[in-house]
This record gives sequence, structure tokens and C-alpha cells, in this order.
Amino acid sequence: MLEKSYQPDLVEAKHYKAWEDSGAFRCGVNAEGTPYTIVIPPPNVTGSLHMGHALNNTLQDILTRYHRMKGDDVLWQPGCDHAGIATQMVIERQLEAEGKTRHDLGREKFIETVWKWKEESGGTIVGQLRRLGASCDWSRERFTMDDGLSDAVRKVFVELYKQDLIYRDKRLVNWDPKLHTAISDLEVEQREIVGSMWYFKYPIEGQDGKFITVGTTRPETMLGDTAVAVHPDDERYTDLVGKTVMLPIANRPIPIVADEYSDPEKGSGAVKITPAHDFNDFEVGRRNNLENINILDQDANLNENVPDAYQGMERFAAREKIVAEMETLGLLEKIEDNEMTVPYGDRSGVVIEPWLTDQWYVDAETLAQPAIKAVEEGRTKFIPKHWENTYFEWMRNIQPWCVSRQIWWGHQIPAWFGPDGEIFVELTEEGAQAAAEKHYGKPTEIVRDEDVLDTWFSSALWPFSTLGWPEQTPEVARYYPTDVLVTGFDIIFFWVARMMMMGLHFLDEVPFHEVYIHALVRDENGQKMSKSKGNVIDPLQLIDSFGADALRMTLAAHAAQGRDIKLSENRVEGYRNFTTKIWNAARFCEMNECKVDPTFDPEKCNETLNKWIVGKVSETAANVAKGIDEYKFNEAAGSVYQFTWGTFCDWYIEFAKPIFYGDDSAAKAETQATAAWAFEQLLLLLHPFMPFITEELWQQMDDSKNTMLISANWPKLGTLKNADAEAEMDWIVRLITQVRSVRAELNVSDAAKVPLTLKNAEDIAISCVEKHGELIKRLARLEELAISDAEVPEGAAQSVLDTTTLVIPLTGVVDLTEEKARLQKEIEKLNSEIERIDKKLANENFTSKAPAAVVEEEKVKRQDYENSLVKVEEAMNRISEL
RNA sequence: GGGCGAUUAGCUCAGUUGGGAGAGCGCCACGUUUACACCGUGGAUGUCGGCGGUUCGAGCCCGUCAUCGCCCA
Repeated sequence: MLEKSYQPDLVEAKHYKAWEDSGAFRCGVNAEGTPYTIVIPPPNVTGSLHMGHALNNTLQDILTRYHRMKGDDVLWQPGCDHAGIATQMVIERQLEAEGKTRHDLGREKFIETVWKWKEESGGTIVGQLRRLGASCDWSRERFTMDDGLSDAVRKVFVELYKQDLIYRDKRLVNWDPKLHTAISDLEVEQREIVGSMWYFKYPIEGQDGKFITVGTTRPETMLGDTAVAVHPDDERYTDLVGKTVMLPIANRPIPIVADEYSDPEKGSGAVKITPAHDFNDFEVGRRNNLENINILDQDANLNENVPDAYQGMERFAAREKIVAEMETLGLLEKIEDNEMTVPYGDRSGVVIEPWLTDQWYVDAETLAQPAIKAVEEGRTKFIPKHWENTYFEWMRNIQPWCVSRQIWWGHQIPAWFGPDGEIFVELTEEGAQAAAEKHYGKPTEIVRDEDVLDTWFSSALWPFSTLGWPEQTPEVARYYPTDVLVTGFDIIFFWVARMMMMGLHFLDEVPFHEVYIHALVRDENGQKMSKSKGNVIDPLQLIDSFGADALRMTLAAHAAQGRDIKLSENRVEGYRNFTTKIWNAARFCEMNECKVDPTFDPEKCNETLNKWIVGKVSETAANVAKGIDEYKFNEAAGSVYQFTWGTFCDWYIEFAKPIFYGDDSAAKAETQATAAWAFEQLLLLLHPFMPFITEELWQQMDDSKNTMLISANWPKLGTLKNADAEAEMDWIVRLITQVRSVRAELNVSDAAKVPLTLKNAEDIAISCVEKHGELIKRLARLEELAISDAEVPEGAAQSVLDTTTLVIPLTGVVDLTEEKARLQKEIEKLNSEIERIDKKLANENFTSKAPAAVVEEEKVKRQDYENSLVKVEEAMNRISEL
């Protein structure tokens, strides 16, 4: 016997373990099936489950379970990435607590510490995904720092280098002065602020008392200025081009050059050029052969290239000092407020410096070409399609990808330097040494590059490195390319684009055929959830309160394409209520001995009720499958929710009761079997969305089953629709609803049974009363149900269903005035409908131009309304005569 | 500045060959029935953001404006 209510916490862990132990998650269990592959977007090893993960993995799990049940050979490949900077920061913070830095430990010891941390507390998210119910193939779990994946990274680096697609270059990078590493453009957050524009006067050499005014937002960089630029067409300055100015404070002469970068409309029209500390100025410097003077050290403090008084100063302190000194010199013209954007490191939160360093770059532009083409040709499709624009926009304007990072945790770059700086890039140290020996003609000492690769470099290989590449494994052959990538739009650039490039370059095939981009989960006010705002909803806490199924169903039901999900706790509560509803429906079936009959054939039902529900089941099954196939998870979830609650519980169970409590044993047996069958189909259809409760009920309700629901077959029903049964049941539902409505309006308590007479009964009314009288009587709370065209007795309530008049004699109960008002309202409603249609039909443009079928349809509708109107008016007249 | 998206009931949102405005929550009223009060039954609630256009007909297509959000420069 089922417990009184469903308690998720008692069963979730049990089923998860049983699934995993049974091997149900593993690829290859449906070895004969079509391969179906999803690679998980690898969460950071430092991460813990947030709402975005919950949504992302719920959707993947729905796809995974659905395809597994359909008999596909499903591989959902799990794992984590090593999150270079984030992980290193975790460990460094721990060291800091002990008053140490990573340099105190040394590289080797530090890496050891990271691994130890990883073993002990890394990957907590993996356990959290299990709580969500994620049915990944954990036996194949991978980590981007694993040996195999590291082999893949090395191979890719070496090959790209030898193909000239990776090169070393001295360029400006985004330097993080706190973390002491380069970061990519994507890791820089542009924040809008109102800053200042300072106007400095630079004295022109040889023209005493003459100045040129330059505007700057970063006064401290003036110490690194190597030119002043004006626009070549700017007549104000034409005669100054070629002259020099004496850079104040530094007291260095620098040239005035003409360059189109200078915007005559902006500021004074003259701009100071600091090639070593600004991306635009760097380009100007290249064009004009200017010197690059680096004035900052790795902490962004001023270095030895500035006057003594400034050396070692922090950059913002230096700014103040410069401004003050310029003012003292009488060279500060004015200060204006200035709207601008300032770059911040998304990890460190400090202002990023453009800084001149040697780094490794991937020639992304070349690699992007096939990746663009693949999407243009539809070999990879984005869903929703409009995200392709974002992808193209990024790919067509792609910049060289700086892949080196000055940190220790990550894949150390397989490059060695000879004593003269010659570079040897090889898979192994031995290989590099051999290359060096060949190059120098004798054994020569070489030193390995200290730097590691950007984490996304290894993530870009994820769809094939996890399958064993560069080995030619059976898994690569079978599961690559993957079927679909499920992810959020925020990593289209970071990840999707780079997987496309690497997959196409190294395996010559797209990494996935479809990319489903899902929404962002926001809080109930539409705000992005963030720790600093304190509006984070913890999915684990929701699972604790309402069960994993409720959370999953909530997320799925709200996953409409192209729209963010605003989540609030009471929405999850609503779906918890749904789990309770399912549970209680199961209890009803159990109490009434609805047992699965293996010989049951849904096509051979005799009872209208059963023919009807069987049709509804097949319809629902089709809708759910269609929804999942089209990534319309909300439609799939909504359809099974509506069927479960609105059809099975609200109507079918209620209709079954009189049969169960009646004495037609054949009907009873058939209905028990049908109920059991229908409920079982329900569990199958719900399983991808709500795996735990469905598995629990599947097992509890029939202990003779020897398969778990997770491994059961998805229903193959075809259409079991029966038009006659549907018409009858539909009419009965409408009749009952209408009687209930009349009763409620007249304040007839549910306890009071009333008689009902049908006057001018239509054919369907007659046959329904004949066949389903008991059903109707029970659900409409009737003591009698008759068909009669006799005079309507005084004081009877009347209501019209199509053309059948429902007559409920209620002497003394019916208030004539209220009753008249009620009928009058109906008349008005019908009249307005008729009027609307008449207007249409009177319009010759409509009758001549609209399709004949539409016109005919309108005519039929009008006739129906007219027929009903006649009956309601008759009812009205009868009352008025009283 | 460029691009994308949104605007429908009090709230959150569905709504595609263009042809009678929907759901969930909330609200109001009433509660018979041993599946369920985490429930049942009934009810109220809309200038479908504004304006213009196409069309016999527009929540839906086109233009434009407004407001909000996101991405990029």
C-alpha cells in the first residue's frame, strides 16, 4: 500500500543509486540502437550547482532519458574543466590564510596541492548533478587535466604550431595586475562609468608660449607618451605636424604626427599617443614607427622608465600626482566629466591594463572560416535560429586568440626555448631536445615555457578529447559528431565557437549537429541572480524542500524558446503539488485494484470511457514526443501536465468511480485494466521530466516488473483516437460543467441532489443519457435524469447546451429575478456573437474573397448560435409568463 | 553607435499556414464525495504597449514611435 503522501527525500537517493549500479546510465546498453550523444558543458571543478546548471542539466537529462527509452544508444558524456584561474585562486586564498604565496611552495608543490584539493573537495558539483537526477554515464567521467585530455591538448598545440596557426607575438594584452596573467578579451568586463577628461597643454618646441592641448582619461600614462596625433585633415593643426613638443615632467621631446585615429570632433582634436598602454595607440604607433615605452610593472606600478619621483608608485596615486604637478606647472587647462567604459577583470575585479608582453596566439581568423561555413550550410543548426547571428557576428570579426596564461594550474605549453631564444614546439621534452640538437648541431640546454594554456583551449577539444582522441577509439568513431549541444547563450563565444573551430580542423566534421540555446534563469523580478545582489535561489535547497522532480518540472515547463525564466519558489511549490497529485492518482488506482494486464489491448476497449482515455493517452504521447523532438520543453511538459491533472485526474478517475462501485463486472474489469494501462503510460511519458516519483510508482505499483522504468520502452501507440467516444465524452463533460455552473449560480449546495430533465434533446443527448446516465447523475449530483418535452414546471432553472434545454425544477429555490438576469446574460452573449458574424457575412468583400470553407464555417457557427438563442429565448418566455 | 529580444488577465507567461483571446499562480464564493485541503466545484478579470499600413479579416504580417532587458563597439 502506498504511503499517504510522496516523500522525495526518502526515495531519490535510493533510485539514483539503483540506476547507477545497474549500469543504466552507460552508453552501449542499447548497443543495437542509433547512437545519440550529448557532451555536458563541463562545469568548473570549483563550481557548485546554481540555477543555470539546474536548467541546463535538466534539459539534457530529459533528452537523454527520452532517447534512451526510445532505444537509442545514448551517451551523455560528463566531466569538469580545470578552471585554471578560478582554481588557482582557490588554492592561493588557502595559502594566503597561512600567510604564504604560491611562490613559497614552488611550482611542483603547488600543483600537487591543487590536485590534492581536487581529490578532496573538487567536483562537488558532480554529486549535486546526481541529486538533480542527471543520468550521465559517470563511468566515462573526464577532467580536462586528465592524461588523455592533456595528450589531446599537446597534440593540438603542436600541430597548430607546425601549421603556422599558433605563433608567438609581442602585442598588447589585457593584463590583470592582481592575478599577474594575460586574459582574453572575453574575460574582460567593460563597465560604464562617468570619469574625467583632463586637458593638458604640451609646450611646442621652438615656439615659446605656444602649446598644443591634448585630452586624456588616463593622465598617468603621459609618462609613456611617444607622440601627439592630430587628424591629417584638421586645418587647425596642419602647420604643427612634424614639429615636436616637450613632454612635461618627463622632459622628453616627442613628435606631432598626422594620423586618422585622431578625431577632430572629440576633445581638442589632438590626442596623446602611448603605444605601450593603449590598444588604439599601439596601432597608431605601428603606423608611425613610434617608440613603445613601457612604464608599468606587472603590478601596474610605475617602473624605472619614469622620473625618479614616480618610480614604484601605484598607478592611481601616480595619476593624482601627475594632475597636481601639471596644475602647478600651469599646464592643466581644464577637467570635464566624461562617460566612458573601463575594463575590469571578471575574476579579479581590478582594472585591466593593456600591457606589452610576449604571448602565444591562435590564428582564429583562419580556423573560423570552415566554422562559419558549417553553420551557413546548416551542418550545425542553432535553435532558436537567431542565435546564429550572434555566432556569425563574433566569428566574422574574430581577433587573434591569446592562449597563454601566466599561471601554474593548467596545461603547460609544450614549447622550449634555446639559449638564443629559438623556439622548439614538440609533444615531449625529448622531442624538443632532439629538435634543438638538430638545430644547433650539438646537445643544447633548452628551457620550457613556464606558461600554461587558457582553460578554454582544452574545453574547445571536449567533444572529442573526452571520447579518447587523439587515439582512434571506437567511441570517437561511434559517438562523434555529437547530436546536440545544450547550453546558454553566454558561452557561444567562449566555447561553442571554439569547439566548432577545433572539431572541424582536427576531425573534419562539426562537433554537433544542433546547438540548443536555452534561457537564463533569473529571479522573480527578472534580475540576473548574483551573489552580490543576494537574490540567488539555491537549487539544492529547492530540492530539499520540494523534491528534484518538482524543480525539474518547473524548469522544463518554463523553458519556452527565446525567453528567460523568472523563477520563484511558489512556482516550484506548484509543481510539488503536482507530484502529490500524481501520487494520489496512483493511490486511487491501487485502492481500486487497477492492475496492469499484460494481455490488455488498448484498441479493443468496449467502454466509451476507456476508448476515450486511450485516445487521449495516444494524443498526449504524440504531443510530448513532438515537444521534446523540437526542443519545446514547455509544450511537452505542459501537455503531460494537462493530461495528468486536467484529464486523467479531473475526469477519468471521476468517471471510473461509478463503474468501480457498480455491479457491471465486465465493465469494471476493463476499466481497471485501462486505468492501470493509462497510468502506466503516464509514468512513461513523465519519466524524462520527473524520474524519481515515476520510478518509485512504477516499482511500487507492480512488483512483478523486473525492469526499472529508466530502462523501459517509450510508448509506441499510433493513434488510438475514437471520434465517437470523444464526441460523447466531450458532450458529457460539457453537460456536467453546465449543470454545476447553474447550481453554483443558484446557490444549490452540492449536498442537495436535484432532478434534471432534458427538453428538445438532441441525438447525442439521448444516446449519452441512455448509455452514461449513471455517470452524469453522479458527477452532476442529480437524483434523476430524464428526457422529456413536457411543459417546464413553474420555478425551474433552465439552461441551454447547444440546442438541448436543461431543465432543473427547483420550486422555491429559484429566484425569478436572478434567473431572468442569468438568461438575459446568455441571450446577450449569443446575440453579440450572431451580430458579429452577421456583420462579416454582410460584407461582400468577405463572402467573395475569403475561402469558401471559411465562409461556410461562419454560416454554420451562426446557425448554431441562432438555434441556441431560440431555446434560451423560449426559456425566458416561459419565466416571463409566470 | 550597431545588433538581438521583450511588451497579452493583479503576477509569471503560452499563443504559426492570419479566421471565435488561453494556462498556472493569486483573488472571490461554496465545499457533497474514503485518491488528493499540497484538494474539489464554480466565478470575476484583457484598449493583446501607442500610432499607421497590408488584408474581406491582424495578438500574429509590414512600417514607425515608446518603454524595458541583453550582447557588441
